[in-house]
Amino acid sequence: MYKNKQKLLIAVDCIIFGFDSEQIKLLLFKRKVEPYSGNWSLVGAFINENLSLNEAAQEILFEYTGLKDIYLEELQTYSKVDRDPGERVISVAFFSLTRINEIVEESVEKFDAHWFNLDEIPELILDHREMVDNAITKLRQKARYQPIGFELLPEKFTIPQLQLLYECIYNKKLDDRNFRKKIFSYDILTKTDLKDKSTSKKGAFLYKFNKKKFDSFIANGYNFEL
Amino acid sequence: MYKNKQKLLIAVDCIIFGFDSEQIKLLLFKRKVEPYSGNWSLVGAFINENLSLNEAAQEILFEYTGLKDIYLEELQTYSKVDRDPGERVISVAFFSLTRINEIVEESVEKFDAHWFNLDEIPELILDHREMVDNAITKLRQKARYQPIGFELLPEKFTIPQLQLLYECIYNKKLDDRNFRKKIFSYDILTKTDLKDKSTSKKGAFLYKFNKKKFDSFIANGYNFEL
DNA sequence: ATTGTAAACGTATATTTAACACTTATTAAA
DNA sequence: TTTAATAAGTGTTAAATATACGTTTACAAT
Repeated sequence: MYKNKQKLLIAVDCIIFGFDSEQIKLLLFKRKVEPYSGNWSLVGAFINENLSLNEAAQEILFEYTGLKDIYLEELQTYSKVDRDPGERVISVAFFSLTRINEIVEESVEKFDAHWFNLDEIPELILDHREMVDNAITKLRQKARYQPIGFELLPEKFTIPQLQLLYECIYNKKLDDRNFRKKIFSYDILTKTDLKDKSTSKKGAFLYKFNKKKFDSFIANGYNFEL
Repeated sequence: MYKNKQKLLIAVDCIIFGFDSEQIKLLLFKRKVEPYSGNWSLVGAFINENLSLNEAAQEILFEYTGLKDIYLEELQTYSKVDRDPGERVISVAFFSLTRINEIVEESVEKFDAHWFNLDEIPELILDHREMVDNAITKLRQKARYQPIGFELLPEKFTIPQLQLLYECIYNKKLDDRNFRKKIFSYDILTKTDLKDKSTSKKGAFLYKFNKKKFDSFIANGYNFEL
């Protein structure tokens, strides 16, 4: 059909964020193939004829973390002509939010992966550092108007946990009284009668996030600033 | 280098917005090549080895509008396997904001182009309608926290013009007194002593947008809601 | 001089955000 | 079994911001 048109190599790279109840983390992998074998890198793969970019990204994530149906969002394309010294490759970066505790350990270990704090990211191959920086910026921006925080927390979580997560995202302390007021005003949480006593004697009630209310919240045109 | 990897066709498509002092408009082109010759479409082109996607998009825009250094932003990729019945093509959509009056008429006429109101968009080829819808959504969202409005206005503009533009973007009436208060509070406009008398006997003062103040406004972490 | 019209301006009220201090439930140690 | 320690949980007030609304002003056309 489009005969004399040039074809190019196209790849996807995945930025994988997690939250371990203390810090936001980035999952990086020690590369095992040339070029750059032994260096830290995002995970990625070339695209073939059979998959959309999204499907390809989901597949990569499954391969490396054992997780399916991960929150995944396109970040942007990276297409500088000489970004890969080997050969020209256009890469589409995706960023994903995961619950660290759900990640299948064997998958991660098999690939020599490691969770890094955002302020301790090692040197990365190619333009992967730029991708990561852009993803962090986007994560912070996005958090202001979409409640993506939930993708990073376990199914049941406490208010102090949720607050801590947002403190990590915004990188500043929040007032706990105002935080509670605000989050409850959105009316998207369901209280359980369970308590998490891992961090205090009193224990903190566990909440679940109410999918139905949440969806209508989204549908209306939310503004999630905290 | 990456020998046995498959290569694919990759294209860019451009969504071109403008504002004619009354409505936000979308520039569409009557396609002159097969497949779909004679149908309305976005402008686009296949990517070759020599240009980044951004450069390619700028080149396309120059070819079709005569404009250089247009405001241009990546929207997202479209990569469904069967999105183009001819052959598999991955397309990256960009959206651009232009000042209609600066567009070189001959360029536009040569290509059988037409500015459409957003509520009168004709049937488009492939998934171009989806691209356009996504672009409109993004435009509206973006306007809430970045003063992109300026890209759509001539260098000198009046407050009522600016207000009208935002009324078009948000698709609702704004209070003129509050609008003025808000926009002046950002302190990013410079008043000229010229008046535009095209819409009233009294005439409205023309303003320019103050690049320096604007940049620091952006740098700090603005919130441009109007 | 009068009239019509869009531009420009100000104020009062409601809502939202920001700042701040005490009480409660529980466990572990005395 | 009392006491001490600690994070969880709650309410109030002041400041800032957003909303709603009426009047005056400059100019051209009559």
